[in-house]
Amino acid sequence: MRTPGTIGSALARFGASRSLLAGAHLHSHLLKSGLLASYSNHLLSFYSRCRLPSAARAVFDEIPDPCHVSWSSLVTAYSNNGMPRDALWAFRSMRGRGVPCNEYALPIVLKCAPDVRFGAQVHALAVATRLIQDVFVTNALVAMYGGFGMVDEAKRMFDEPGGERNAVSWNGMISAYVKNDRCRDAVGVFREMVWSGERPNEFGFSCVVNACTGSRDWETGRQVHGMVVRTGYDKDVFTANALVDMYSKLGDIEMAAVVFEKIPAADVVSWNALIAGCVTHGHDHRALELLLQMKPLGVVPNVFTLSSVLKACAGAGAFNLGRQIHGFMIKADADSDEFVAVGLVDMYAKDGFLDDARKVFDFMPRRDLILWNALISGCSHDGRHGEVLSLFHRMRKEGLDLDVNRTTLAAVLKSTASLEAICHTKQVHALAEKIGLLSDSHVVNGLIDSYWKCGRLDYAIKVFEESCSDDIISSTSMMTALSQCDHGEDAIKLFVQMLRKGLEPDSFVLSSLLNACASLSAYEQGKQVHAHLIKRQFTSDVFAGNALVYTYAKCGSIEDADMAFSGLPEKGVVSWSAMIGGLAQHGHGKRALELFHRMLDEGVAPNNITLTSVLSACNHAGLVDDAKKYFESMKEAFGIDRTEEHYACMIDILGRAGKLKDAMELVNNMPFQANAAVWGALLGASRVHRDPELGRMAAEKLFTLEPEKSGTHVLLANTYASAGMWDEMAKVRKLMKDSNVKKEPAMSWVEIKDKVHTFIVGDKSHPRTREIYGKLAELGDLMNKAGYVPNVEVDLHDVDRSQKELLLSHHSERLAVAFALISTPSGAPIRVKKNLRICRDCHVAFKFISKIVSREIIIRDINRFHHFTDGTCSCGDYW
DNA sequence: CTAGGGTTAG
Repeated sequence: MRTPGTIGSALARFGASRSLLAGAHLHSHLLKSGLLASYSNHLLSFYSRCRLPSAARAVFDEIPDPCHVSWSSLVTAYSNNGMPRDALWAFRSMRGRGVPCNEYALPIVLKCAPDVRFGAQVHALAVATRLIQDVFVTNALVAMYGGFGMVDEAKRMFDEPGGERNAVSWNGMISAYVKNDRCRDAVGVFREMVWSGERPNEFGFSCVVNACTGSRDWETGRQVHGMVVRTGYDKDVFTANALVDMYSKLGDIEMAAVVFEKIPAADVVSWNALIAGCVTHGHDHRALELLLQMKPLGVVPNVFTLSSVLKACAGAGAFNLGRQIHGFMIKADADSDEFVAVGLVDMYAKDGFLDDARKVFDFMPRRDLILWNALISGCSHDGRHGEVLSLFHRMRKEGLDLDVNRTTLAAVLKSTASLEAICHTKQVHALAEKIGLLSDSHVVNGLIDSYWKCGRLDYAIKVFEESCSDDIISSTSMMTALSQCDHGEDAIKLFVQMLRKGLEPDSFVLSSLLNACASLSAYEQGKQVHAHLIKRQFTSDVFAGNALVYTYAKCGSIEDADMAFSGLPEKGVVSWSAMIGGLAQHGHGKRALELFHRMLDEGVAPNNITLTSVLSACNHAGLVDDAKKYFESMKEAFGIDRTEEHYACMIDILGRAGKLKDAMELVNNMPFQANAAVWGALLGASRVHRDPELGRMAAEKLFTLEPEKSGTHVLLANTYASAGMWDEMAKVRKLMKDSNVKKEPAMSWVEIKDKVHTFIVGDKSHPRTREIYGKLAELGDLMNKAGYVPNVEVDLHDVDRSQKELLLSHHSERLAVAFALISTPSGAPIRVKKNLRICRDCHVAFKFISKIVSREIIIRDINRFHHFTDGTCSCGDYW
């Protein structure tokens, strides 16, 4: 015969080990032997522990007169099994039956408190019944207040004078601080606890490790780790997991793995923490290996594991594995988890399967901010800009309780920039202001980028200035905007300001600065930036390296560009395109094409920009047949669709070569509306090949397409002049006067040392004007002796021949070259830049001058470079 | 027989 004590402890044991069969067997035995009434409370507790609240309720209902222990056990059965509303109902029933409140029921009912109002009522009850003196009750109140974000109220309970404190009180307080993002305070409480002589247990350790992680206090974290090892709590799975999490977040994956290895029974959380660490620190393959190791050890991945692993799949390009995981999740009914959905959307988007990403998104019953962001970013990245805007508007309409954040706005701004949709950019701007994101550097960058691409550099500058951003990222965006909008000088000024503020330039700033130098053709400044790159050891940076190639080419030094190109540690399609484009601009068409074939030999796939450079090389070298070959075969050979730019270039090539009929045929058959570049090319061709009919048509189109441009009138007048149609020419000139169109003043500039010297025609403002004109007169004599005859046809001024000759000889580029001659050592190359096309007469003159002074003269005009050496030009008079 | 504190993902 069993004694009552043994039956009670047997039920407790079965409950603890959740031995349902053994307990149920004992239950029927008690029923048969009529002993049930004596053990109802034991049975209640047993079923509660076996997670069978309904069975517990059935036992309870058979109790004729439940005591406070029966009631408390019932409340516990509901509360511990995820039925807080029933627990509250049971608690209220207990009170309704007049059963006195007790120190067992209060903590558990506090755990079920639906809101802080209810919690405060229980608090008042505890005060009224003096149960507040019970340490269990105060500890529960600390947890309750902490859970509702009232951590200071929790601290008041913790500090209750005369109140008892035990380990749970300390741990609860630390936890309350951690939950409320007050990790530094949590670490403080832990220190106080150690100092007071209370020995931390696994609960305290795990909490404080989390506090260290949250406050990124790795120093204390490592110290706590030491204590954990000394006290043997590194075997506790919760504490060890917190440590793995800490080292994972810190990025010390090796240490995380060391802690992980020593866990006697690593659970799925341990694995998840380590895998997450691998993923966030770029060890995608290691994360995938860990996933494969879990299965043989019998640890089943859960949604946490999968959401991390999906990110690893996307990062490692293991898209097939990712799809398998998706299939597995559908079978396991785990595909409606929001975190997993984010991983799936992100993975499909990175794989370029936006439709699959969209399906996952649409399937979700609820969508949070991060999920919206994942799809919007994916679409934006994939160039589906229209879809981005419609998603954004749908999100704002549907997700009334959703706010947006910097990620949303940055992605949307990327799309408004690509679409040049200024009104959408303004809307985002207003929204950013409303939610206080105008000082966020992501948003500021997006706005700057979007505004300048929408043609409003002024707004971009305003955003930058009002953001008061001192950070290097926003400054880089601003510099890029300035240099792209032909405000290279301001970009350089901004860089100098950054240096003054003590900001250390990174490779991005320097690359942007190089582009500014390129747009200014500032060779000397470009070399200085190169020196910065060397000094800061960014020479192996791919972006900076490509920018160097591009800049040197744009600044007129194809030799430096070639050296920078050779020095690139790895050459991507951008590097090759930059070099090919550079050679093309300098008239080295054959070398450009050779380089293109070397690129193909090395297995680098060209893109549409490469092909533009290739066509441009053919153009500058007059290689019409080669151009035709590339133009016609690019789709089949390289899978590249012909863009508007390719067509414009091809039409230019045909036009220059005098194949005006072929050019017009291409214009009529191309899948685009002819743009200004196309008509400009045709107008130029009509002048060279004396086709005034075509010239008139092209010019008329240009007058409507870009009425602000003055060059059209000039070219048309020149076309009539070249065909000897003087009356028509006079009409155009009259039209120019009447319509108040001003010719853009021709300007040339030259960089001597650190200073840029600018000249206009007949300029007399330079301090060394006398010497400059003296030099020109001296050269004039030598040129005349060598056989130079001024080509006055190019001048359209209504003056006589000798005045025209005088005007020609004082063109801005001549003044710049003369100044360079008198202020640089003999033999040094001369680099001059001009804002318009170089004039035909100056082109002839510089051939003479280069021979007379034995110097290389490099003129960059609006189209290309002209290298004059020993009486010839690199363009072969074909430009 | 009944009560309080801890871990992982986008």
